[in-house]
Amino acid sequence: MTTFHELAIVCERIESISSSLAITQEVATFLRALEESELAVCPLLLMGTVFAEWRGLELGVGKSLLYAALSSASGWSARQLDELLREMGDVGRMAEEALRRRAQRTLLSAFGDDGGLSVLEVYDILERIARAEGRGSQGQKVQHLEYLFSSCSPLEARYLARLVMGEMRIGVGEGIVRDAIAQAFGVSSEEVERAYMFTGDLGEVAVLAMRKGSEGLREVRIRLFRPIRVMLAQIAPGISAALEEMGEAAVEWKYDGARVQVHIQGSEIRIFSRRLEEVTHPLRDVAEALLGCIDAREAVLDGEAVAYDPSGRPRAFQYVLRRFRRKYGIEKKRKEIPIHLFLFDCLHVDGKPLIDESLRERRRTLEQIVRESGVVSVAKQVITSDEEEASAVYHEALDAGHEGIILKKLSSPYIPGRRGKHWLKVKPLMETLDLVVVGADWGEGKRAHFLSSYYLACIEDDTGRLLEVGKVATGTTEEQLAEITEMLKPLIISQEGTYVRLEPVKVFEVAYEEIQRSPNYPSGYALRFPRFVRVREDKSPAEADTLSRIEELYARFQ
DNA sequence: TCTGATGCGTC
DNA sequence: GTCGGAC
DNA sequence: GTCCGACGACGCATCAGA
Repeated sequence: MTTFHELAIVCERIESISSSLAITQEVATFLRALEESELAVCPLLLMGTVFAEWRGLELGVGKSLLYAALSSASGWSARQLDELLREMGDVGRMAEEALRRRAQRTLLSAFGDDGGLSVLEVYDILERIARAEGRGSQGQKVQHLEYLFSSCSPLEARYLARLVMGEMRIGVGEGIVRDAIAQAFGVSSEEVERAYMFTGDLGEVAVLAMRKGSEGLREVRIRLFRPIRVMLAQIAPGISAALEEMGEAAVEWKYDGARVQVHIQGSEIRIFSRRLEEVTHPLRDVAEALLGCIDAREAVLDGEAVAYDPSGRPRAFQYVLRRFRRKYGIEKKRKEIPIHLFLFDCLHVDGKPLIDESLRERRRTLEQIVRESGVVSVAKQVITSDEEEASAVYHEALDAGHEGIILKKLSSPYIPGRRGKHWLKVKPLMETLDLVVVGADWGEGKRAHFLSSYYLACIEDDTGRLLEVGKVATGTTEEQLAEITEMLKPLIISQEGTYVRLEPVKVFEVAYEEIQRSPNYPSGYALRFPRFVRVREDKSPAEADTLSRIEELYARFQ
């Protein structure tokens, strides 16, 4: 039996190592020593995930329930915990410190291993937390958590807190675990990876590797109604660079919607999202349409679901979200916001796996089995090596209201879960905005003790008032992060938990992908994918961009 | 019965 | 989704 | 090239508490 304490010890050791090879080695050694039932869950725990995606279980615990549980277990108030979080810069360290400083009370785990939690007990209780629902469920979740924290040593609490928040921060992700499983059980990383594509569960793969080795891993096949991880695209600096990379390419429109994977067998159909959640019911109109237009007994298809207005113009991404995870009012919304499905790949048809076939071959099959309808079509594609021609497709896509293009290598197989150079996306660069910094958040983890997230405002034309348009937190180097923190510190007006209000004197140049309507920000607009470009030392707040400029930019791309 | 906060998925 | 940093 | 972690906005479901 493995105790949670042992897991915590390993995590602490790993956290102190920077070499990924050495980390892999540690993980492999740990995995090898586990019993089978533990092996099914520990690979995920090390990554800070509790449940495999396909299980569809969620903890439903975030910072606020964590505070509630820690309050009971440690005697600290939620407010004190928030201050402690800022001080420690990490939820794990916060929990650890809160327990360390708690009023003395019974602490079983301090007196030997007999009272300590086992890994499986912790997992079991986390599952109960996930399954709690209905009236009083938050109270139950908190009670379970409180029990765990009360039975924990401070070190265990560090990793327990991070685990429930879904962030272990020890440098172990899918890649490391994949290699560690390979190393632990004498199989190749490629074999582990392949089995992982089809099962979506590294715990299951680890058990399989232990019991049956390479042979077992190679037997894993794509299964109908068990979604597989989707292939992703990499950003290319431009069309010419992308074409240079691949020569002749399949150039496809990049639709701004949500990724879906369709599994059909006879009259049965299921639609899955990118994270392998089932979304058949909210998209039942799409499902019905698909049942009528696929000429195959069984098929697994890949595509993008896009929102349209009734006149046939694609709508902003926000509208897809209104359909996507909906449980109520589906009928009403399907009329308001029709969804169109563009299929661009096919991974399995009539018992035949296709992922190892070339894109050219898969596309041919796709075109054969799809009869286009008002709801379903095959994604637009032009095969070319000519920059002008590709550029024409690009502008066509943008004019039609889409995101850009994807260039795909015709000879490439479908590689689930990978973001490789076989698929390259090209999107336009937007003009930047100069915005006033009016607040900031203290960071966590490697950003602890830095002001790392900045609240931005534009200027209301008539009044000169500052109106928030969102936050930016990426695009800075570590060096800039330190400089900016020093620059902003003297401007702090007030502080509450990790939030800091600032005198509005600094201006940041910010890049973004798109301007959205926002129901949340006072300006009525927000930036999609904002990133920091530079500090505008040369600009005073009065010279920052105005609301009317933002309105113009928004209107230009509608 | 309604509203606001929270959690979690999409990008 | 974006980005920077480590390897 | 690949992996990892630290972060962005939005919309829906859920639950607690008024």
